[in-house]
Amino acid sequence: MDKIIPIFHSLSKSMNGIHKSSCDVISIVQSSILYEISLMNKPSMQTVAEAAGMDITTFSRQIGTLEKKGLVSRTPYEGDRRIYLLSLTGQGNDMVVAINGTIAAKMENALASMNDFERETVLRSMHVLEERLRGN
Amino acid sequence: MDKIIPIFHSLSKSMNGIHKSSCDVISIVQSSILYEISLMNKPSMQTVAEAAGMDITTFSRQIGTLEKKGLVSRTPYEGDRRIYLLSLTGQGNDMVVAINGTIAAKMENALASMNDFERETVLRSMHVLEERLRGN
DNA sequence: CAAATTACTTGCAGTCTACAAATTATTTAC
DNA sequence: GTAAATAATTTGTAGACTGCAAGTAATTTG
Repeated sequence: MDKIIPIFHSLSKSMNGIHKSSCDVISIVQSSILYEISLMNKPSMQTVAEAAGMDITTFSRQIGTLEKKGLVSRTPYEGDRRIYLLSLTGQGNDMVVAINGTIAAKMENALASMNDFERETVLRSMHVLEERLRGN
Repeated sequence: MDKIIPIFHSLSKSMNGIHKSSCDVISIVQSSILYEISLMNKPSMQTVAEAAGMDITTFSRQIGTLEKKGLVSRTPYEGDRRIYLLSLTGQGNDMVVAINGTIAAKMENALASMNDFERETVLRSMHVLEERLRGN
């Protein structure tokens, strides 16, 4: 299938657009960081930086910004004082919930014009594809 | 379905990663600009900027950079001298072909472990979804 | 033909990025 | 047990990306 390229570019652009337009006050990158933290239990900086596919030095500054905005908190890890554990503040969690809600609404809106079978097929396909692509 | 959020974030991240790792010497943004130009016939700056979802001022500078790299050329439009028509140079076209080839290979690699039916289903689903999402 | 509009560029200022080097804490080796 | 190596994070620096406001030049409108 040669049509994969237009589909790839268009889908990628649309999803990026949805993500961006679902973020009011923070950037897509910051939203991704908050989301990754929300998936984990008190992760270290390194862990999240790697999950977010971001250089640790860039990540360190982003966490500084997010901390200043009151969305993330850094706690020294007692077992090893080089390490900081990250968690979302209440406000940070609210933001993740809000952004995800907006994204979900937009996706559901796009799926709304499909019949049940088609919608299930598309969702299952996205899931299968996502699994195959995860980790490049 | 509540699982749409993890699928959305993971898929979005994977596709971005594939795009980025398929670009050696230019950025994702520049690759997207080249790709949009490749779809069109001598488009104006405005046209491509809008297609790429990018502010015209940022776009103007990116075109300057791409022109310096010898990937894009700007031709004054005779019918209206405010307008510049954009086109890919041979080198620019080669770059689009190379990037798209790498992306396609990575996608095909991910689809390779599926049977024919599943692969067709996934491709058709991506296409359907892309259509529904296009234009937000 | 003067005023408004359009297509594009430039000034500026803020954000994002990553490499190199620094800092602080921990582990390893003798 | 301490000096050297390693690890987690931060800071210096410098370049790329972004968009608003203001500028320039060409065209359209009244």
